[in-house]
Amino acid sequence: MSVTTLHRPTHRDALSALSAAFERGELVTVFGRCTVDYDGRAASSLGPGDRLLILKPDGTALVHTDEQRTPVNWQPPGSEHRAAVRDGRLRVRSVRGNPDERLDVRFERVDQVSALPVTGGRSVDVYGSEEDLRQEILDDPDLVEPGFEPAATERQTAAGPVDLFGHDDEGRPVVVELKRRRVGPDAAGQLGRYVEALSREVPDGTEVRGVLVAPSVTDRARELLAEKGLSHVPLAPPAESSTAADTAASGDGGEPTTVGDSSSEPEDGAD
Amino acid sequence: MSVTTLHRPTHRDALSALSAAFERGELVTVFGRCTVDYDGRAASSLGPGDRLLILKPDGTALVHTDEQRTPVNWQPPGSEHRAAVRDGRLRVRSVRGNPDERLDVRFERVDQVSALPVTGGRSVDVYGSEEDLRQEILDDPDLVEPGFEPAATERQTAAGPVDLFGHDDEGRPVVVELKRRRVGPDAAGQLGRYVEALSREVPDGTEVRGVLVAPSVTDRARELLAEKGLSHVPLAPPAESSTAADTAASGDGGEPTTVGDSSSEPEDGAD
DNA sequence: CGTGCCAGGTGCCCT
DNA sequence: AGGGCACTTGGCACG
Repeated sequence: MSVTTLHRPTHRDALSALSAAFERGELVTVFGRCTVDYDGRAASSLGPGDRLLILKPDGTALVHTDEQRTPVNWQPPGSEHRAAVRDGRLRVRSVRGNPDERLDVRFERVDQVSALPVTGGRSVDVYGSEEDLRQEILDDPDLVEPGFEPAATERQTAAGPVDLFGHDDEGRPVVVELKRRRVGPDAAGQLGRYVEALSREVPDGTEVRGVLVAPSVTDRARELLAEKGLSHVPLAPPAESSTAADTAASGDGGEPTTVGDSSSEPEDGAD
Repeated sequence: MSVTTLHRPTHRDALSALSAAFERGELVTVFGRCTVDYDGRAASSLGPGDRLLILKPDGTALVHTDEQRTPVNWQPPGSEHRAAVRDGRLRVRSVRGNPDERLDVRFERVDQVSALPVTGGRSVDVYGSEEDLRQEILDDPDLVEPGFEPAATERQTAAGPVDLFGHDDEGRPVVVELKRRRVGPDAAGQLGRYVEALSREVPDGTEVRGVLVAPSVTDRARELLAEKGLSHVPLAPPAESSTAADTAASGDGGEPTTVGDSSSEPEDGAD
């Protein structure tokens, strides 16, 4: 139950390793010279090169080059991986339906095949989300404005669910749209749609106010807000979630060995 | 100039391998039992588990589990990777500025370290993009409507650049917004902003029309369009780019060995 | 650099 | 399954 690695395997041996690894529900990495062809929502093809193919037991396929966070080609979870030897090449084909999409990776040379038994947690609690921002406001509604009283979250309207709905100190309905980071015109439009939708649900003549809560706003967004009579309250998500345990890591300093960048000063022998 | 792999290395040996690999500008994979902590735009922590860490020479860091296309944690390109041995663990730290973000992966056990010399093309031409849709229309403007005459692409307005601008058969200005796939309310809002912005640049009384070209629209988007007096022309990007070479792969059939899914019928020994 | 916007966006939750 | 939306969105092109 450990890592299995083949060096410069024959295509046939690589194929066997792939099959065995998937039977065991392991993640597989393949490195070698390959071409990549994709056809589905769009289409693309990629000429020969040495790249890293990752095949996950959930059906995900990733082709990574030496750059970028985004894989150069991929297949989403739920796809079906198949492998075969064709025309002297190891062909790994990943297919899914709805929409129909196909990814073909053809190796003319396989340098390494590894089967990795992945375990442990796969989800993380992320702090600083829009949800944290909402909680922050529910804990202290005055952050929106003095006298603001929250009435409902995710309140349904004809234009969709409103992040936070309530009333101001004079009883006027207030639509609050929450954004965890600086926003552009799209957010202003979104808030505007909610306000307009709610205006129609409310007795004629009742003014519905709209408040965009976000750390900051671009100029264009500000203009749009002004145009629509909406306002902006500068407020960012809390640095730490109120519900999260204090996980501040301390005593982890030191001068580690630099391995990825030669631009900095020479390290003075610390490791 | 080939793959370098260490099995169950000591932390110290793993560290050496990392340093050497980065000197050579290679991509590094590390598999082993680790914890992951991230702090930056948001924050997260992940308990012990066996996961795959990918370090790219461009500063990208990816932590992958056995599920999902999206890494469970990551650091974007431009980050600086550092490694050190601390408290009996191999710590890989990836840091960037603007915004300040830090990713720590701490291995209590390293099962495998590989240095992979990645080469070859890293970009693909994707067909079926919005650009292809625009070209399709420029080749045959009647696809928008009979008599439509394109005047400019990316025409600037106070609300941003308009995908395609032109005039209808009666000389009225027309704003065309292109979307490569089915769209929701956001696209309708976007088009509405452009039409409104252009209406102000044009002599009083001149009607500016807005056309959303997309394969289809959601109900909510349709309502919004009707509300704003905008129209929808159902049109999808061409299946193949007109400029792209015909790369249809043929003669690649056969009955490959299934390795990723046990739900299908038993394969009859073809390979 | 920030602003705006497309993307094979991905992923989540709701109806 | 489809719609609506958040996301450490990522990535690019333009001011």
